[in-house]
Amino acid sequence: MSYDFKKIEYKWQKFWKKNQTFKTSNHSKLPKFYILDMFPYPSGAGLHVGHPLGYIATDIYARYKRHKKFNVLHPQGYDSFGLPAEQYAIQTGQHPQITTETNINRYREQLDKMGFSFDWSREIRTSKSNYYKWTQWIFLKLFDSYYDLNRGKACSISSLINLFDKNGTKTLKAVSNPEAFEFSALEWKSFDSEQKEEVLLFYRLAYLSETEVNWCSELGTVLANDEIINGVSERGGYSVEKKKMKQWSMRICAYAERLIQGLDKIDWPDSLKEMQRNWIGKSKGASVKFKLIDISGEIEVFTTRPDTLFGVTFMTLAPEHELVLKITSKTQYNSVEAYIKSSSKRSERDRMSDSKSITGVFTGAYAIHPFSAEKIPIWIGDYVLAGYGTGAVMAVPCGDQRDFDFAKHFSIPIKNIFLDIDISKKAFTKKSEFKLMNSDFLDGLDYGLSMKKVISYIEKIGCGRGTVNYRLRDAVFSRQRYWGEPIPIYYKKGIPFSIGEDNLPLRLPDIENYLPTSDGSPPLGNAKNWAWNVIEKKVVSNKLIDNSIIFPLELNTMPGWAGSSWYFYRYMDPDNNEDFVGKKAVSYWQDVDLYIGGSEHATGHLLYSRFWQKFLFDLEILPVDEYAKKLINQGMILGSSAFIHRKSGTNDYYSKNIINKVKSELIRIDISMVNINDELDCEAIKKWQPHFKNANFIMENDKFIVNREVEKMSKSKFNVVNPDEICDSYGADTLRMYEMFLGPLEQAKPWNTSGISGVHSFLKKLWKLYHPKDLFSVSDKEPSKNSLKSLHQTIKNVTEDINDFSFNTCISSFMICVNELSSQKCNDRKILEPLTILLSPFAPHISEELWSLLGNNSSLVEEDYPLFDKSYLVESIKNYPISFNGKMRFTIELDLSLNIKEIEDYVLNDDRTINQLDGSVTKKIIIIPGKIVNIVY
RNA sequence: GCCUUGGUGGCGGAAUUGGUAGACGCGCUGGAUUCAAAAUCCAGUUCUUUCGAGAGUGUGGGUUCGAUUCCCACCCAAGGUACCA
Repeated sequence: MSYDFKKIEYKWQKFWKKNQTFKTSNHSKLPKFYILDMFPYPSGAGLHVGHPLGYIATDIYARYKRHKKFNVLHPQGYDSFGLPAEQYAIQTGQHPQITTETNINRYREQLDKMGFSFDWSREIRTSKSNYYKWTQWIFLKLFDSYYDLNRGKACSISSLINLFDKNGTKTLKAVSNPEAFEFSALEWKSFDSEQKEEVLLFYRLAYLSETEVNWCSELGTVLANDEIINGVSERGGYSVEKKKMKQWSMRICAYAERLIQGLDKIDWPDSLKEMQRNWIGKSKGASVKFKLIDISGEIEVFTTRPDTLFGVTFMTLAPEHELVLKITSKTQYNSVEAYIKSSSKRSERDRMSDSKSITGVFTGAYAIHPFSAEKIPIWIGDYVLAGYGTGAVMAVPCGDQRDFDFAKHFSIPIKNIFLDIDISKKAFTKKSEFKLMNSDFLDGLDYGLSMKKVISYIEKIGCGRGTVNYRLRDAVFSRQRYWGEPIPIYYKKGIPFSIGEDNLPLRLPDIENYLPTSDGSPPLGNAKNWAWNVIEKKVVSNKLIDNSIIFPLELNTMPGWAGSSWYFYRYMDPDNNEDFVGKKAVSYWQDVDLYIGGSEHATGHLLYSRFWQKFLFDLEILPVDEYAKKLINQGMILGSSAFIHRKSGTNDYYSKNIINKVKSELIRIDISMVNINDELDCEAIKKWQPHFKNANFIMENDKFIVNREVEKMSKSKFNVVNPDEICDSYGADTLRMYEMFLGPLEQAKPWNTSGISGVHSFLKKLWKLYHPKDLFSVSDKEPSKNSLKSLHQTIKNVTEDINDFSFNTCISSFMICVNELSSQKCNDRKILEPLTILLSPFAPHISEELWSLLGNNSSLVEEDYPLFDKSYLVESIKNYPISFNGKMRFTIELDLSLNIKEIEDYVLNDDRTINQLDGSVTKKIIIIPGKIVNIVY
């Protein structure tokens, strides 16, 4: 009998399905353990080899935890709203619903082949109305809430209205838009209902406001920075401009401080926490107002270095700053206008990454220094970003490198305020090791003292105050797309109103054209039935709008991150139609114990979901304010993309090594047309895309060699590798073990299959242990000491490594163990039984098969996990062969019964290091010739 | 540019967290088996070498009896950079 993985895997997958082995109950005497994967977006390219990496890791851990007697929740679903399905629909007319469903079926087929222990009865899809009903419900909760700073949490809008009725804004401390103004209770009552709604919109956690977007008029749509390449749209190459649009936003900034604080109580990777902290970007400083000369008004700046205020020699505004055109002098008007136009064409990312070219224009206007009353010229420059702080900076060239470079470039004076520090070559940017000079009342002070003194002075003369600023911006929530959750809002006289929680879900209407409408409205503008009848509380035809009972509905949809910000709670109770998650279910499962997913979500999904969690916690809908106790970032499996050189302006393509002097650009091509030696199949590519049909390929040595680049695996990069082939030719167990063997879970690694045969032959060797002479046969004799040592060493290593998620080293341990047992010709039941259990989380199919061959009727899944016995591992110092190799030191294992004195006595005459092994604590004595240097416990 | 991570043989990676660098696997070389091949098994495999030894963990410094590990500077690659998911 040889190892027939196809038969075995089919058999056990069927068995698990039939017996619903992995169906999880919401009631159990066992302790709960919730293991979550980041659910996939079902792309048309199918599941690629990167997806299973995380799923295999969670599956190993889930199976391990079941052996350890936990009630394990291990669900899976699909993040099924998104842009690619919509773009496919635009190209082909195919409804995204259909392509999404096809893709999901394909994903499911691929996932099923790998033997995952998911509880599929809990599957969710974000694009199903019984799911997005609750996404919309959360949106309405956000719409109906504001952030009360007195209470430090979100509260309902009705309590805000009560407050306004009683006191106006007098006692109110709440997070609001900058336009919010103060009023008394009397004034509030005098407002008409529209004015009241406008005021409330300044406070709602989901609110409408003017936001700057990348607008492409040819495509009639807003583009992500990602979709803009060299200032033009990726699709079509049309020009893109910045434009202000009314958009929904989420007031995530209200939670900035709590999002930072919350990081301290969760076990997430430090690097990821650091990324989130930096993204939120808390900085303490002061906001300072500079009055303008000759014009009424003032410019407010935020600075982290108010101590350097006396070093200000100019100010710089972002080109988008609202005051720019108002303050610009006549003589400068044309050049300022031209500068604004040119910078509106540069993407924000361009502007940030380009620190070398210094550009800017003088506005002709001046401000007054609030302390010295000096005349401060006002410039604009695109190194200042409109979205950060106030969009204006006070420039201190002696203390900030970018200000310094700007001043040098435009010959603006630089004033030194640092005593005995040379600033002729570069700015002095440290916050220590200096004393101030030329700074009036701050002269002679250091950073700490001057900061305190200057902030209290600023507040005393009323030109500003000490503030905390966050880099985090409120999250724009509107998308001009079709394939997303409709926003459950209708408009009466331009004011947004909730359609009411009871009327959810607001179903996505069918449309025929997925492009924006001819007048530039989002695709939902194409829907014939898309208006709201407030009496009947239902969607009706938008032809009927009569402004008394029938009103237009919101045309924007929600972004991709909406549905993924709360999905982990839905798994607890997926079919509940009364509640987003039932009280009983949530009080049993509470939160996620282990969450595995990529770090590319660090400042997206993983931040937004924490924000929603805290909001739902504030409303007492959820019991905890952090949803995942532990998170591991699985490293991405990178793809190896292929590129070919095209001679500029022609349809001629050159092989990699003969391009050198020709001006060319690199064109991305599909890796399926390239073989393992980087040779291109020129016939295949001619059929691949129409513009290659008449292409000329200039070869080298009769071959066409492509360029390779390692990058993220993605359909749009044509570098996706599917796991199917490997499953077919080696089996799921081999694939599972190979993906784990590839390297540490957390590390990014390029995909290659060269090592897979080693893992496969490990499984064959394992099979052979149970099948000496090709027939199943195990011995019931007492195992040898050596076999026991191999087994217990393996139990120890594997258990420790599973708990550290070092699955790659687990597999090395298995390989060593099986090699040792084979060479000892060991097939003792007492060795093989525990080994089978040990291996089962990694290679579940073969383990189940061997388990049943060993004569067990019950499924292996429930079996107790073996414990190791250290008495098989530890050897007495007396028996240990001492072979001093002439070098400085070596290691020996010690019997626990020896005390430190005995060890010292024993080793004092030798040069060596001693490890004392007692299972968990290592005592180490480090010795150099003749004396003990260090004893570590 | 900024934030985060990583860089060890021909390749993927290991190193008990400061103590014999290269575990384990791939590849390669030689051998056994075979008419032959596949499969399997055994041995070898960091580089240089005048066979004594010497060099060696991206580069250059530093701390230490001792550095892949800690510190400083730099180079390279990947992820993110706010509308891809």
